[in-house]
Amino acid sequence: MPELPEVETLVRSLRPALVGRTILSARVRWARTLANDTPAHFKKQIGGRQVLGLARRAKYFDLQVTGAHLVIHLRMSGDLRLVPADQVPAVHDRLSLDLSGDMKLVFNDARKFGRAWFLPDPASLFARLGPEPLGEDFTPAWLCAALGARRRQIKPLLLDQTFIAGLGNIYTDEALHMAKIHPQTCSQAVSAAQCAALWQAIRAVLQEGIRRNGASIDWVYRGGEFQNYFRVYGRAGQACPACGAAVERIVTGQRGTHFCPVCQPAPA
DNA sequence: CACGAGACCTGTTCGC
DNA sequence: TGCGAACAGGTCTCGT
Repeated sequence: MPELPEVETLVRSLRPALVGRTILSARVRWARTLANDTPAHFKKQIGGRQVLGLARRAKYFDLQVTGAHLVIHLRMSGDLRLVPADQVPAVHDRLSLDLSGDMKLVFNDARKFGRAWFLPDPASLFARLGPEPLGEDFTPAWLCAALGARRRQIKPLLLDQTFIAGLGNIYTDEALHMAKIHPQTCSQAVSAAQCAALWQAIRAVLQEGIRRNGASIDWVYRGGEFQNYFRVYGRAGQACPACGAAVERIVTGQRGTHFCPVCQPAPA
């Protein structure tokens, strides 16, 4: 469940419950979850530190502790849960932090793609990321200029985190539909009017996702309900909510891509 | 620079 | 019913 709105939703729910607690100890059940450290060294380093804050950058969680940061990326199947200290570990728990107040923060991740970095400063990890789509740096003018400077299919470009940071497969398909742009359109061929519409659409779908507490699909359910409002994502063969035509599914940049062939006509 | 293939992983769903 | 293929919210690296 990890695109910007889902991470943002989790950050908002976890932050007030985590800030102020002390990390008593850590447990590592899948060593490769630690991207830049060994379990032994990590456990030694994180113990005793206090949680000062929890923020989001793109799809990353930035847990600020005294003197360091624990940065976590959920990738495809990761989840963060705050549970009672005595709760029995779940099948796919990879990492857990015992906290003061008889709670523990658990990183659960069926596919083992998720990663955690223990760093003095996360700036280097975030250095290559593009602008936050809900931030001030992301403007219609910037988007138009940036699209014109590249010659890539628009969908893979929007998924490129060094271009814009935070969009994933769901919100990209939804935004392109809302902006009426075919996913395989060359970025340089996107008109000024389409640029403006795309900027608007990206902000709108992300804000709607956050308002609905993210999307919950497959077996990883966590309370969000944006999945009930998808216009095209995962709706191949069903009616486009705008025109009624059947939504199509193609593969672009090795990702399943959903679009309406009438609202989003293929470029000439 | 742009793009495709392959890796990394496990679980669910689809098609015969 | 069973079984293999296809597919899944992400990102990295390599070859062309």
